[in-house]
Order: sequence, then structure tokens, then C-alpha cells
Amino acid sequence: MTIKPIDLDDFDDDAPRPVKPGSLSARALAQGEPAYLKGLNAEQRAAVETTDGPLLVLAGAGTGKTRVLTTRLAHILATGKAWPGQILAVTFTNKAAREMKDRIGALIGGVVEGMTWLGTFHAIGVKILRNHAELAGLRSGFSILDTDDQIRLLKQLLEAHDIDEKRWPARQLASLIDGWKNRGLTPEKIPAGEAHGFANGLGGKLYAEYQQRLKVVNAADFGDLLLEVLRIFQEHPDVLKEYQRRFKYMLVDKYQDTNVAQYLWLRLLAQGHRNICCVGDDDQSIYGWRGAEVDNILRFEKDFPGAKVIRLERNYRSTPDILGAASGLIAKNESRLGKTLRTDREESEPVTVRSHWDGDEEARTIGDDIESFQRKGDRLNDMAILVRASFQMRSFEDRFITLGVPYRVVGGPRFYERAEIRDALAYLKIIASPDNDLAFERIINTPKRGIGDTSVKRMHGHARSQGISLYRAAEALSLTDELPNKTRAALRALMDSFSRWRQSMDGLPHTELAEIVLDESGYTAMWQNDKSPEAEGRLENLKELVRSMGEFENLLGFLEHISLVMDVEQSPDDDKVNIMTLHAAKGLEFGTVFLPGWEEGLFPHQRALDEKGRAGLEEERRLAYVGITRAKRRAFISFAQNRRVHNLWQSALPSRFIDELPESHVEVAPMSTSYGGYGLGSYGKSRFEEQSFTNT
DNA sequence: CTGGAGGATCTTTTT
DNA sequence: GATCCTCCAG
Repeated sequence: MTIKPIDLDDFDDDAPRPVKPGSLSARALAQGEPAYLKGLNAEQRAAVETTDGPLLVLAGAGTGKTRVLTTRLAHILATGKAWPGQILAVTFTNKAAREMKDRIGALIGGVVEGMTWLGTFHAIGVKILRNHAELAGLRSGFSILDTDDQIRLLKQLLEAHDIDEKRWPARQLASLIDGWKNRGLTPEKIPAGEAHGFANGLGGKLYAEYQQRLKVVNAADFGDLLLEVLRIFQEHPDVLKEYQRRFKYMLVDKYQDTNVAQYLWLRLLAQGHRNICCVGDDDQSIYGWRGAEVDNILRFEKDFPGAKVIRLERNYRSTPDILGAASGLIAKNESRLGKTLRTDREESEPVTVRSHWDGDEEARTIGDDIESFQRKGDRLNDMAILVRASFQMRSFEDRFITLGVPYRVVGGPRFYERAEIRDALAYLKIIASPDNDLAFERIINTPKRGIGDTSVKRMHGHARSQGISLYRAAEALSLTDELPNKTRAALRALMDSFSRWRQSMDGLPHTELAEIVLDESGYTAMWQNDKSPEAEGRLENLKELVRSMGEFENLLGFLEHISLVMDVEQSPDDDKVNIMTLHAAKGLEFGTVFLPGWEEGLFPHQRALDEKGRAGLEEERRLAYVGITRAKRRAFISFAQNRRVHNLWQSALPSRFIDELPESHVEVAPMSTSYGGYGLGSYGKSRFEEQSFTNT
């Protein structure tokens, strides 16, 4: 069965319910109990069937949250309570959104069409903002800046103000502005004290100017996708009303990760039909540094009077020992709602804690374990190494290369952030919209064609005085004699190429166009002539880029997609060990999980402690909790007494989290004998601190 | 304007 | 150890 898409302008609340006699759902209802409800436990079922009114589902790790979410949506659709287009469903990643769509389809049979409002906050934000761009001072075709563009723009701003970038890095300003945007603060609303925190009091002013610059170049950054929509909702009640009316049911996944701006958004929208269901786990809130507010979940009942709260506490993933270790650890946190996970499983082995002399030994041991598990028949796919910081990954990669064990780095260096990809995209973006100044500036002299800084400055000046884009200014200057002959000729050639490429845009498949552009611009040749070791990989990436474009209908569709989805999917088919950060591991599960690097200063990370104090420590502890609860059968925690950081050897103490693990669920492995064997006796408090060594 | 040498700074996590 | 930036000679 296919659910028909609804006309977006059809807001008639009294429209007949979209269940047709004879359709699958109607049949299922007639038989009393639809198949999709089978196999749910009592709480899960309640979470699915409590469709009306505000609802908070506190879903512990591994309690079948995704299943509840998708079943709930399927239930709303199948019972005819709403059309697909009347449901707002927010997820945190694009991947989660797609999976949810697929799973709903599987539940009610067939493909779900018309679920236009299922996506990430940002994806939904763009959609709304494109519809009302003029209310935010933008034109509908506005471009979306990523962090890199954002920083380059801010750099220009700092330069214009003669601010020393050494003392006041653009990065810092960017995160300051991001922080404000995450809290829903437009420039005029930032608290007086905070506005003065940067560059001798210029912080607030720079923020305001940055926002103006964005409008001039017709662009929005990531934060704007939330903030500008929020502003529109606040300042234009008619628009807000339209959306309040449209969204009969609202569903929010990972509620513990929402920031203030997102929260304000949701609260405004939920005042319409008041059917808002938030699903989350306060114990898994690990994005505080990005502006997420655990408070949002802690105060849900106050914010939405009459809200029901359902706890999912039955865990279907892990063994009693793993749950016991994780629960014992998280119990040390003070600010939490409190949940008790339980499982029916009996078979269990304790969580192993191991001490190592240094990081290399740690990597060797884990590598050996993985090989031996593999020999016993475990799949590499079902094993993961979860690290606190990405620099830890290297030693494992090195080790796996030596051993010949295939591995994949999840969420590693992102495909679309690589320089060569960004360059190639810049060319394509300019073809799609020539007035994208940042893109144009990026490639005007890449590959080198003799157009240097001075010439670019001149173009900038011309653009500003004439109130035109950089591209138009370049076009103009390529026809006059203001530039040196050589430069002018080079610019001429470039501009001619662009107009030629744009003309062929309609006639050619976009993948072919991309190949032509990369070829004729000399970009491919640039890397072919480059003899550095990574040049080959870059050429590979460019090919991959063209290949991935093929999945989209046209150039515009592709560009819109990648501005929101910064990564390409990796195929999970090959059997490989997973290496990723703890943050990236949220929501995943593995039979065997390795948790290396549990050392004071690294985990909990020193910076988290310095910057956020006790709150920071609690967030780190939640991160540890997330790590342990990823494991289904086995978890190995380890620490090294010596670790190389920035090429310096540092000795470290075992993480306090190790001491906090409940003894009854933990087994301390004897220390490896390769360095003389300092065996550990029975487990006890501060056991490892006595074992620590001074610097070498 | 280009390219290379030398220097500073870094590494938490990312939609 | 790597990358990014600045400075200087051609």
C-alpha cells in the first residue's frame, strides 16, 4: 500500500480520515489488533498508543526506542489520525531520518510517500526558510555556508577591523556566534556582558556585521537555519499559525540533544495541536558543548502541562554485567531523572579492565583480541573500538594495517570537507549560482593561474563600490585595462570558461558537466602533476565525487543535499572492525566493544573539566555510560600508563570512572607481562593509582 | 605572482 | 608530527 501524498495547502482539520475501506490498516483495525503492535511490551505499547497530548518517553539505552518511534508513526498513519504531510518528525541525523522512513514503510507495507516533514532540524529549517526567505532578508535561492566558509567570512571581517587574528582567532568568534545562535539569540538580544567578551568589546558588533554580510551574499550558516526560522515564527504570527495548524502530530527523537533554539521552535509549534511526543534519555546527553540542554528534558513536564511520562526500562541489548557496570557508573551523576534498566538475560561475562604500559601495547592487545575473536567466528563488523578523541585512532589504524585486519573509521575525516572536494564543489556552485562570492574566491586562483591577492582585492573593491557580486566584478574587470595584461588574460579565460560551462548545463548530464569542468579548468591536471603522496588519493576522491553525483537527478538537487549532509554513506557490507569516537557511536550497538584510553585528562577530558566543572564531569560520565551500553556481550575497558601526546611522553593516572565501576560486574585482567609483569591483585578502590608510574 | 623555507600552534566531541 | 601561516627571494 502506498500512502498518498497530501496537497500541502490542505489544512482542513475536518477532512475525512484517510483510511479507505479495504486498505491494510482498516482491515487490521477491524481485526482488533494491528500486526505492528505485536511483540511490544506494555510500556512500549503505551508509548505507541498514547497519541494525543504531550508525551515524554524516557527510553534507556537498548530499550527498543527506534522501534517505538517508528511504530508510533505507523500507528498514527494507519489509524488515519493524520496524513503523512501533517506529521513533523525530527531526528538528529539524516541517516536516522532515512532509516525511519524505511522502517515505517516496512511496518505498514509499501512505501510511505509525502512524509515531507521527516528530517533533521536543519533540513526542516531549510525547507521552511526557503518558503519564507524574504522574511529573513534572504532570497529563496540562498546558499548554505559550512563551518569553513563561515570562518573565511569572519576572517575577512576581522581583517577589515584591523583585529589581530592571532589574539582573536576567527574560530573563536565563530563558536561564540554559534553559541548565541544555539541559544536563539539574535545580535540585538545578546546579554550586554557577553557581547563584550571578544576583541575588546567588539564581539556583539562583529556578530551583527556578520549577519549583515550573510544577507548581502545571500547566505545562511548552519545556525541560521534554526535561528532565522525561530525569528520568523516569533515575528510573524500568521506564518507560525500556518505551521501550527499543519503539524497535527509532532515527534522528536534524541530530545536530550536539543538546544535552546530548537526547544523554542518546538514549543511554539506545539501550541497548535499539542500532540508532541519527545523521546530521549537524559543519561545519554553528550552534546552539551554544542549547546544541547539536558534541562530541556528535565523540565518537560513543567513546559507541557498535563504531560505524560513513560519510561522504557527493559533492555534488550546487553548482558546483566554490562548493564550493571553502566548503571553503577551513571548512578554517580546527580542531575538525572533516574531509570533502572533491567534485562532478562542470564548468560553474562564481566566487563574486563586492563592496564597497559603504553598506548602501543594497548593497541597490540586489542588487535590480538580481535584476531582471536575472529578466529572463533565473530564478525569484524560486530566489533568496535570507541575512543574519546580522534587522535587515539591512529595507533589502532597502524596496528590493523600491520596485522592486515580490515577496518573502517566511522565519521572520520569527512568526505565533503576535504580540500579537493570543496574546490570541485566551488566550481559547480558557481555554475549553479554565479553570485556565490565565497565559492568564487576559493577557486579564482586554484589551480594557480596568476591571479594573486592584489587582483582579488581590486575585484572586491569594485564589487563593493558597484554593489555587485565578485563574479560580476571579475567579469567587468576582465574587459577593462585596470589589471595587468597577464592577469587580465587569465581572468578572461576563466570567465569565458564559466559562461561556456553554464551554457552546457542544460544540455549535458550533470556528471558529465562535472568531468568537463574539472578537466578544462586544469584542476585535475593540478593534482596529476602533484607528486606528493596524497595526490593520488585526492584524484580518487574526485572520481568518487562524480560517481556520487550520479545518484541525484540534477546539479541543484545534488548541491542542496550536500550542503546539509556532510558525509557519504559507507557501505556496511564489508566485514570490517569499526573505529569511531564515543560521540559517533551513540545509537549503535556491537557484540564486542573496546574502550581504550580511560585515563585522567583524556577521559574525562581535561578541557571538559576546566571549562564546565562538575557539569562537564557529568557529561563525560554520560559519555562513558554511552560507551559501555553499546556492548551486547563483551566490553573491554583499558588505560595506558604512558601515552604520547604531541610527540611528548606523558604518564597518566587511570580514569576515576574505572574506580567508579561496581566491583561485582568487573574483572581486572592481569597486566601484560611484556614489560616485566606488574600483576594486579584483587580489585579495590584506587587500586590503579598505587600502580601508576612516574614519567620516563 | 609563485614557491619554498621556517615558524607557530595544535588535538574533544559535529548537525 | 602535521598542518597552516608568514615571510622572503626569484
